[in-house]
Amino acid sequence: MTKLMQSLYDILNNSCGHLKAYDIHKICLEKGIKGSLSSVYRCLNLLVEEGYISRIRLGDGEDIFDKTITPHGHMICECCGKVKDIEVPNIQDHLGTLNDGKILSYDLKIKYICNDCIGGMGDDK
Amino acid sequence: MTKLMQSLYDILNNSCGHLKAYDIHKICLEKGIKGSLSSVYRCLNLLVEEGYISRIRLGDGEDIFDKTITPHGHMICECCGKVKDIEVPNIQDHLGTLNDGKILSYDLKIKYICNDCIGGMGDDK
DNA sequence: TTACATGCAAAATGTTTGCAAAATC
DNA sequence: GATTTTGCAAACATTTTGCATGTAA
Repeated sequence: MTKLMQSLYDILNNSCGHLKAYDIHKICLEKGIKGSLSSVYRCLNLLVEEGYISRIRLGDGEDIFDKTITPHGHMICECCGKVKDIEVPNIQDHLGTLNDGKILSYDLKIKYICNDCIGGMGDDK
Repeated sequence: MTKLMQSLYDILNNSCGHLKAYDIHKICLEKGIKGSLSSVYRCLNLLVEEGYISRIRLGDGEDIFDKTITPHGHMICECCGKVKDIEVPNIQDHLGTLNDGKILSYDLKIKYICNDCIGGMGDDK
C-alpha cells in the first residue's frame, strides 16, 4: 500500500463513499497531496484488485469508486446525480432459487428522482 | 423508421436479444445490408430514444442493445460472456417500500458462471 | 429539388499504458 | 544502488459528431 494508495483510500472512506476518479483526484490536489490523474487511476485499480474498495459502472459517464465492498444496490438520482446505497434484503433469497450456475456478485441499480429534487424543483443537475 | 433502423430492429429481434453494436453491424454486413458502424450507432440510438429497444451498460466493455424494453435483470456469465434475462418478481415489492423519491427504472445485474461453463470447463471466453 | 439518411474521418470521452524521472528502501 | 512509484504524454476502446455526399420522395 503506497502513500498515494493510502491517501486515496482515506479520502474515499472519509467521503460519502461514492466518488469518481476525477473527484478523488481533485480532493487530492486540494489537500496538497500530489498525484496525477493517471496515478490516481492506477492506485484506485490496485485498491480494487486487493479488495479494499469497489468500482461501479453507473451507466452514463464515469465509473464511481465505492468504499463499500459487500454487494449492495445503488440508487442514482437522475436529477442531481447523487448515489445512495441500498440494502437489498430479498435478493439473496431470490438468487438462491436460481439453479443455473454459480453467483459471483450482483448489483441492483435503481434510477430515481430523490425527494430533494422533487421538493426543491428547479435546481437541475 | 428508416430502412437501416428497421433492419437493425429486425436483427436484434431475431437474435438472442442481446447484441453489441459491433455484432449488429457485423450481422448487417453478412446479410448484405450496408451501413457503417457509426450509422448503426446512430440508428440504434434512435431506436432507443423512440422506445423500441433498450441499451444496457454491462460494465466491462461495450454496451449491449436489448430487444426487451421492460425493466428486468441480467445475468452475465463471467466465463463465456453470455447474457440472460431474468425475472425479478420481488424487486417491485421491495421498491414499493422505499419512501424516498420516485423510481424511474431499475436493473439488476448478476455476475455468475453459467452451468455450461462449469460443466464444460476449459472453453474459456 | 428538397429533405433526410448515410459514410467517412475526426473528435470526444473515460481510462490505461510505456517509459523516463523521481522517490523510497 | 536497486526497486518501487510516479508523471507525462501517447495509446486505447467505445461512442458521437460534422460535414459532404448520396438517395429517395
